[in-house]
Amino acid sequence: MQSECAPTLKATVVRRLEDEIVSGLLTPGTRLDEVQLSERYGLSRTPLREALAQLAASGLVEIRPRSGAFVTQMSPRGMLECLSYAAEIEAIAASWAAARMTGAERADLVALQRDAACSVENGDSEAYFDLNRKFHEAIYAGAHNSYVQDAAHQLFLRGAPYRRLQLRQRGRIATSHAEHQTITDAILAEDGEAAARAIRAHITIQGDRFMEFLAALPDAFIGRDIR
Amino acid sequence: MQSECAPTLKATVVRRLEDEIVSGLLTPGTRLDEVQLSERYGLSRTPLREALAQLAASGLVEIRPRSGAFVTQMSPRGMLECLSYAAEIEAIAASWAAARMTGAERADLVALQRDAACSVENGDSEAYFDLNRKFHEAIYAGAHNSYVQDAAHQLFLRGAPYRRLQLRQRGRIATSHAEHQTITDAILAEDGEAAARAIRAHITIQGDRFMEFLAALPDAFIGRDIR
DNA sequence: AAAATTTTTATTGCATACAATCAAATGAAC
DNA sequence: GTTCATTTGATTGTATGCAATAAAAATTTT
Repeated sequence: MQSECAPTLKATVVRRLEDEIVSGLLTPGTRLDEVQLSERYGLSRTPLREALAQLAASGLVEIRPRSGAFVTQMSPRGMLECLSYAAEIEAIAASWAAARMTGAERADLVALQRDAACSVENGDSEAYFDLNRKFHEAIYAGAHNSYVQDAAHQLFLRGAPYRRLQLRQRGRIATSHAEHQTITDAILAEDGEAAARAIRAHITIQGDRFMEFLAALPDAFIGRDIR
Repeated sequence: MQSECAPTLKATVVRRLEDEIVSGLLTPGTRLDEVQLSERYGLSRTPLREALAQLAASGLVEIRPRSGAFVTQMSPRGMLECLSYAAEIEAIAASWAAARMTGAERADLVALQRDAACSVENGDSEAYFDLNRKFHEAIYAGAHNSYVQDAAHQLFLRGAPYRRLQLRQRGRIATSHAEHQTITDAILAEDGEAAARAIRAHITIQGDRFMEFLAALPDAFIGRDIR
C-alpha cells in the first residue's frame, strides 16, 4: 500500500506494533502508552501517534478519545461477526484465485501445502502457524484484486491473536491441513464454487470451535464486551 | 467506530475532508497541502497530518512519502477491480439484509424507494444522488454486521467521486431506480439469493457503463495510470 | 463508615520549531 | 541546443513544549 523508497520511522513502528500484536506479544485489551512506546522504540510521540492512528484505522487498535489507545479486544459477539464476514471474503478470494491464479502461483500453493505437511507430522504448531498465514495470503494474492487482497489481509491480522489459541487445540492442526488440501484441490481444478464452499467451511469451523470454547465459560462472560 | 463523547479536532477534519472528497469539491488527483489545509481549517499541522494518515488508511487519500498527500485517483484497471469487489460486498450485505432486516428497517427501505421515485420524476439528480447513498447505507445497516457495514461504507465513499458522473448520464437515474426496486422486492421477500444477484448486477452495470465511457476515450488513456 | 466533593496527578491533544530530504531551477560543460 | 551537475527552495518528517481534560487520590460532609 506504501511505496518502499524511504521507510519512515512511522511506517516501521506500524509494522513492529502489527507484528507484536499478531505474534501475541501484545495481547488484546492492553493499553498502549504513548510515552512508554516512544521510549521503547526510540522516537518521539508525534510519529508514534500517527502510527497508532493508522493502526486504529485498520482496526487492530482502538483509540478512546482522551483515554488512550488499546489493542482491540473483540467481544464474543464481535468475534462471530468477524468470522462470518471473513468467511465470505475468503470465499471471494478463493473463488477468484481458482479462476485467475497463474501456473507459478498454483505451484507455490502446492509447495506450501507440502511444507505444511511436514510441520503437521512434526507437530510444530509454531511453524504451521506461519505456513497457515502464507497459505491464506497466497490465495489472497492469487485473486489478483488488490481490494480483496487488502481486506482479507487486514481481517486475517485482526483475527491472528485469537487464531494462535485455536491452532494450539489438540488435533486442530491436522484438521486444518486437511481442509487446506480440499481448498487447494478445488483451486487447482479451477472450480471456484467448490473452492469458495471449502474455504467458507474452513473459516466457519473456527467459529464453531470458538462457540464450544465459549460454552465452557461462565455465563457472565457471554454476550457482553470485556472491558 | 469512534465514541462521540469528545469530537476532537482531528476527527472533525477527517469528516470535513471526507465530505469534500465525496461531494466532488476535492477531485481525485488534487494535492492536499498540509499548510494550506491547516490554515483553511484553523488548526496546526499535527492533527491535520493524523487526519490525512487516517484517510490514507481508509483509501480515500494516498500518501506518497516525502512527496505529499493526494486525493486517491483510480486507474481504469483499478476502477474495475474496485467495482468487481464492491459488487461482491454489496451482494453479501444484501443477502444478509434480506434475512436479518427488522420490520422497521424494511419499512424505511420502502420509504426511501418512494422518495427516490419522486426525485426520478422531477429529474432531480442531486436529490437522487443523496437518496441512492441512503438506500445502499440502509442495506449495509440491515446486514447487522459491523464489518460488512464498515467495508461497504468505505467502498461506497471511495467510488463516490466517480459515481456522481455516472448518475448524470441520460436515463441512468431511472434505470438505477428500477434496479433498486428489484433489490427491494427480493429483500422484502426475504430471498437472499435474489437480492444478492440483483445488487451484483446493479453494481456490475456501472462497470459496463464505465467501460463504454472508456471506449470513447483515446487509446493512450486506457490501461495506464493517470498521474 | 460511606458518599460526595475537591484536589492532585498524569496523560492526551494540539501548537510550534527544527532538520532532513526531495524537487525544481539555475548554471556549466559538451 | 542538449545534458549533466550544483544549488536553492520548499515541504515533509520529527522533536519538544504547553494546556486541557479525565482518572485517581485525598479530604470533607452527612
